[in-house]
Amino acid sequence: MDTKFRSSCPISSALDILGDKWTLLIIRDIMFGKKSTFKDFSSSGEKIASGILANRLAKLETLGILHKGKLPDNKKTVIYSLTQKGIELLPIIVDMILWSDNNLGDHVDEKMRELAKKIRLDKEAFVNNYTGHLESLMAAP
Amino acid sequence: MDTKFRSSCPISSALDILGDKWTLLIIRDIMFGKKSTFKDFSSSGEKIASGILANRLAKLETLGILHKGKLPDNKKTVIYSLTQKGIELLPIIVDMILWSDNNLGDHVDEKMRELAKKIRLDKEAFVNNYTGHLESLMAAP
DNA sequence: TAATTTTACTTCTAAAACAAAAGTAATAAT
DNA sequence: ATTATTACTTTTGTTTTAGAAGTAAAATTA
Repeated sequence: MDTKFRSSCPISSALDILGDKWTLLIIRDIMFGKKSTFKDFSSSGEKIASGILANRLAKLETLGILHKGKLPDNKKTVIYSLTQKGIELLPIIVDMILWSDNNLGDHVDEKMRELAKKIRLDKEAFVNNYTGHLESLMAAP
Repeated sequence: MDTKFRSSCPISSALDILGDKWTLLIIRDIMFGKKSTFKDFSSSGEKIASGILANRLAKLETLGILHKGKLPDNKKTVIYSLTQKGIELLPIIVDMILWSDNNLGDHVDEKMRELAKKIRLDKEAFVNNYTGHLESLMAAP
């Protein structure tokens, strides 16, 4: 279950963790979709298979990108939230939104194109503000 | 061979193209490694298999991210270069470098950590300058 | 309180993707 | 003319993924 690094290149190492079709979608769902449970992630538009979802959640927790918690009054529902390490993935995701908006334009959802437009006004400010927002949602230590 | 999109989400769509362990390494090699031929990419540290390399190069060309060209005096060697669409992947790669430097620190190559430090001084300026550099290397239309 | 539903998974099997090695055809160098 | 190089393709075995079905504990409903 642990991640092996192919080299000491930071890009290669990031891809050893993030380089598949699902990992960053889970992060997206937490960041932008207000999702936090297994069921939430299962019901996303791209239809991730439950086995893959379980595998990715476990990996992300092991890596310290997600935190696995519970609510005080519920013993069943598992709440996944972003750690600082996870929140710091925001710039990568933002840049993917911008790249797709620029280069796959006509096929991208209109609401998301609006977001891209807003981000472009001041990317640094958006990332800083939204990072603050995500930090305010972090699980208490 | 053509890429199918799972949804109209820009993040999901970016991952439909970039979401594997190899695609962005080819882009990295062109951007930062002065590589341009099949042999160049084959000899990268992460040891990509030739079949996968051929598959990814074809996909990236089909998508208009890479341009496949030749040198005037050589009929054999194929030169791959970035298109504008490819150059625009730079911010994503830069953010991966920064994320890995911050979060996988001790395991990342020291030279690359120096680069990360430099980028952090002024990320926007670095991206703008380096984009200009990459554009100056583009294949003539 | 008993029955039903929900949640977070696990297991199973078939299909697809990947890795490693070997092979090929055209071109270039010797 | 021979050998080496380049850019692949092909083959075979392994790993990963997709989709469906199943399970145990907890929560809700009747």
